[in-house]
Amino acid sequence: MMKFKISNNVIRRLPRYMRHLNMMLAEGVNKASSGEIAKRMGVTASQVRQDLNCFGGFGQQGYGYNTSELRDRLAEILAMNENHTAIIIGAGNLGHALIENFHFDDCGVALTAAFDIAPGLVGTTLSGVPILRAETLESFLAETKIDIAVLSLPGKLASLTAGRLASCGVRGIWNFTNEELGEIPGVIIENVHFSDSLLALNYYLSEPREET
Amino acid sequence: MMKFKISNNVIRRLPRYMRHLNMMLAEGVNKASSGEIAKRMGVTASQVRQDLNCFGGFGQQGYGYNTSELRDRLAEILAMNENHTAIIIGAGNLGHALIENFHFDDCGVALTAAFDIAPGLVGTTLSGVPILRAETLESFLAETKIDIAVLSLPGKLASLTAGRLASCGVRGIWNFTNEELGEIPGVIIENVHFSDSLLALNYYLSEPREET
DNA sequence: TAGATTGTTAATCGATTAACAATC
DNA sequence: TAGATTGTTAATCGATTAACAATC
Repeated sequence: MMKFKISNNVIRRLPRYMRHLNMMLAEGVNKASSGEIAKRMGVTASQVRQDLNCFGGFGQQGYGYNTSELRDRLAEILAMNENHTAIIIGAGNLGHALIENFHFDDCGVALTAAFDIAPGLVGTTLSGVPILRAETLESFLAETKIDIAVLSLPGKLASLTAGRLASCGVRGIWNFTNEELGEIPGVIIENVHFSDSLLALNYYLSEPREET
Repeated sequence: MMKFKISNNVIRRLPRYMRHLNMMLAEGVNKASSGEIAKRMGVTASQVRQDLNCFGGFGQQGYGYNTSELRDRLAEILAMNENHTAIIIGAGNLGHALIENFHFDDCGVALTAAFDIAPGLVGTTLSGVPILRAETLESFLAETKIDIAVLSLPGKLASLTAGRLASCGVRGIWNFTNEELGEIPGVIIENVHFSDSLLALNYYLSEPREET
């Protein structure tokens, strides 16, 4: 279907386009020219057009892009209509926060269940999401097709758990631990390393170190 | 002090070098050649040397780098020794999770306080961090030099709060909301957009779309 | 010394920006 | 039609990789 490989840089920009298109829709802006999008995002119009044209000509020469159509196209590209399913491994503070505050459905992902070992948690329900016994993970995955597992458990368990998940057919791991998960064949790993982000901020705060 | 501008790409790789050097130290590996680091990280030795040489010659020809010395140098570059201070704005689920589970001190940052509006929370202490009344934010900042504010509050309050913080001298904002904060002069904004990350994972899961 | 690995320059590769013909 | 803006090619810029002399 696709003519060439899309670079990671482009992919990482797509959700941001989404965000701005949604903002424009909320403002009632029905036309989105590359120039207008670029101005709002602080990038060049050229880049916007190049990025979008990786996926086909969504625009109309002389007019621009239709805001809601472009938004829908991006949603499709980002697989938001593919009904991916997810489970959370580890319903501690962070897992808890993700269940209650993060809108998986806004990304087109259905959060199906969470797993934990704490007896006080297992059997309860958070925002409609059942918390199941960690020991039942394999049997659950045998019955239910799950695309994404969210790792929000202690780092020491991350690698082991990733392996268990992969062998049960989970294809994507959203890793919130600070662990480096090695490559797992057939599994896409997306890391959210808080500390990497904070350290980058830390670095930029210590600038400017330019000569005086 | 610094000869030229370091590219963002390089900066974003530094925390990962850190992580691997710490792993090597934990394994008792005292010598870290660019080749060894590269192999562990799945990058080229050339890139490792180029990255490190942005900051000076830390290595010894014919030997390599001393693991712990290199780690210490990176820590310094990432401003981990500058005693940056941070506060958390919003002690809900996510703020809570950050206070209890994220080790600010591992990044060389001191988490000083959290702010919230919930009467049940204000006045309590979480993992030694006092939760203060949001209304006292300005007076607190007038008395205490704070470098970083963590935004873990409802998105609708993000922009407004960012402005308040900036006008009180906060120089860095670690934004966990899904909001697009515009540029604020003199303030570094580091975004942790969960949904951008999940959507990228979603995209890669829907691949391969190559022609058949 | 010989071997190894850095620091650094040169070559390649890829990503961004600019330009403009196509066309709505 | 005239004006505007895309889609796309070409030019530029920057980042990565390769090569190798310096040197421990």
